[in-house]
Amino acid sequence: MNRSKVTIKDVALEAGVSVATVSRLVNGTSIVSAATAAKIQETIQKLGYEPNLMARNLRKKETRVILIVCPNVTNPYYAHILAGITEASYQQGFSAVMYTTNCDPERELEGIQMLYKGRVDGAILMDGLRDHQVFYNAASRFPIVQCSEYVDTEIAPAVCIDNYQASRDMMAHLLGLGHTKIALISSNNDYVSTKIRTQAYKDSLLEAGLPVDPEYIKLGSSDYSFQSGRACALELLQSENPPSAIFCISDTFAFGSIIAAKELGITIPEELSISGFDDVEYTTMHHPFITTIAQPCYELGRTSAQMLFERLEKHSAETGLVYLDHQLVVRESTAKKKTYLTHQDTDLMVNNYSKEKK
Amino acid sequence: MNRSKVTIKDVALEAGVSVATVSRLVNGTSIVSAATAAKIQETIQKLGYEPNLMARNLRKKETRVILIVCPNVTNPYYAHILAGITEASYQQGFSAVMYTTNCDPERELEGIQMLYKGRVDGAILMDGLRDHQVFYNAASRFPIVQCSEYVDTEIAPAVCIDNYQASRDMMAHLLGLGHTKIALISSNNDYVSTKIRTQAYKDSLLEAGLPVDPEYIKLGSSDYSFQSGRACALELLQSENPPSAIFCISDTFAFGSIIAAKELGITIPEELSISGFDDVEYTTMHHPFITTIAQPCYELGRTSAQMLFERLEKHSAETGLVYLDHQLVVRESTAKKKTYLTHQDTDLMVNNYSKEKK
DNA sequence: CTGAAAGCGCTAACAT
DNA sequence: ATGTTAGCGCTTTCAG
Repeated sequence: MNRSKVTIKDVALEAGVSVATVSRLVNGTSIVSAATAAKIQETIQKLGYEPNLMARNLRKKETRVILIVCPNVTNPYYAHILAGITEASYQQGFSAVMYTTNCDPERELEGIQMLYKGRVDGAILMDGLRDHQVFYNAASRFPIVQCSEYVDTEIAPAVCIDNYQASRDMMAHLLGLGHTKIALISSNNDYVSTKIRTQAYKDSLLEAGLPVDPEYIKLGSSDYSFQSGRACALELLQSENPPSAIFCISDTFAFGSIIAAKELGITIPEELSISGFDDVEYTTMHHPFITTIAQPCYELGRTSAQMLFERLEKHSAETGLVYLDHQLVVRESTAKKKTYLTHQDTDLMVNNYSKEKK
Repeated sequence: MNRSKVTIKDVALEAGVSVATVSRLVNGTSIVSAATAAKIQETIQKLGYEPNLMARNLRKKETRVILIVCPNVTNPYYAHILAGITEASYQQGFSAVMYTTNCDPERELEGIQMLYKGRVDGAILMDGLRDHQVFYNAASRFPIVQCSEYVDTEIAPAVCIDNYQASRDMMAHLLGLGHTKIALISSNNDYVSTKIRTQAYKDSLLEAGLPVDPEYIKLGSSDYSFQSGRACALELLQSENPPSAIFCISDTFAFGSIIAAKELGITIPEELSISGFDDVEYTTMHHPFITTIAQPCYELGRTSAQMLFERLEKHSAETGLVYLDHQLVVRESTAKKKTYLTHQDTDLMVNNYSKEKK
């Protein structure tokens, strides 16, 4: 294994020109006479010369590499964003180094260090750093764009969907279907998206004159595990006063809920409506297909990358929130609230009715 | 945004020592007196010094970065391998740059170039390069390990499961259940794994004295799409002489087949057995849970990375195939061939019986 | 249009 | 134990 050897000097020597000329040709920095250009090209081919990027980077103080910090790759949501980022990077002639953090603050820090060590020119953060100071320090010195999650949008831009409006849309759909007993399966992580979706759920209920019942709010695992969604739904469905609809802040929770309902012999959507969030691929792999909010993951990734390149190359310094369009996708897991009523239902509707009229 | 500035020189000046001493302390290359060490540490803290990796890399001619070349990240199979690689890299103090190729030869080449350009020390290939010459050139000069797919295992090691044995195991399971009409849903890609699984299917049939019927072999899309699996199954199931079992070389094909069977009112596993391959997470998200071959994806990734580090740090040059254990996971999608028979079945069994006895 | 030469920030002899 | 110095391979003034 004889590692890369031929340098610009070798080419210059062989072609009978100076290294400067070779450099100029390779980089297109300034014009080179046709004759020498040809000779240099030829020797580059002959010798199999490839410029050493480390040397170039050191000299130019730029790497053309970006850093991607993300919680994990196995979550399809992140995987699709990643795909968008790598595609945009490829097109822009950048490479991407990946740091998966599992939301561990120590790893988040270690990832961010790449910026200080000069290994990358900028970063895309899909992980809302636990240690905010780390974020503030880094974002004030280096080009950073936040994707999906964010710490602060004033100091570095963030690209995501309008989680509040999306959640309101879904709740409007559920409410419009006549549901009044709508439960929420949220998460015990501290993502801004989680907080916003939860808030929108509450606001929607309140605006509709419905009570926010703490019994109707369950918290799944921080990584949105399918099993924790199932457990939450089981609790909800086996309670004294089960909901007729469940608003899940993640598709995986919706999945778990569907399984739970099946186990309990509850039919969907006839007896129970369930909605998801994100629209990852497996929402349409089995019936009932899940009603959900579609996020443009790939575009989220692409846009984040493009904004970072903008910052890098044009020294743009715009900050703030950039919303990409979401979409309410109505499929098979939600339907009109059943019209034949149990005694319990009747009682509650009377209660709610009076509230709505207040 | 004032990019990283403070250099080793600044630290040396401030601490009143030479750059060499600072370097020695930072790298632990040789011993430094407690007193000066303390003073240097202090100024490093004060100035917020971080060694510039580009300069270090240039000087040491090593980057401590590895390259990951993979077809795409959104496929959970690759995503899990990736997770294993990044974890091992983190532990070894390496970074990983990612190149997704979508199996495009041009991109495969561009990814490999990183080796020649000195941006990375070695590479893990999860994409069996279309242009074999590119592989041979690169593998003869740089440390490379192949994961899952491979071009040649003599020139660079490969880590994967024993696809032949795994497929034989699955076929033995199906055959043991009494199935004689076993179809195959393979893929039209040119992966070695595909070829090997297909061969094992044929060998198993032949050894059992069963014919290899070309009508029973369908080719799904190269990227194992769910929909193409469904289409293949539909063809198989609606034919004159439908199979009683389908051996799918991918879980997604098995998925599509289950959907197809449901659409046709065929019950699983009573009327039809279906087996998958890989054991990606969604094999147990819906009933029937899929009988499949579990691949240790995460371990595949970890092991590949470790082998690469071995090559990098200990200059080991072992090649050859490294098999990790697979597992036949019997779940709900396969069962004994039904015992009540149609006329057609009876006819065929007689035929097969005579063959088996030959 | 081309060449000479000065570094980019760091490590590793080679001295002391 | 510490300092001096020579590059790593490249880009980029500055001259010509």
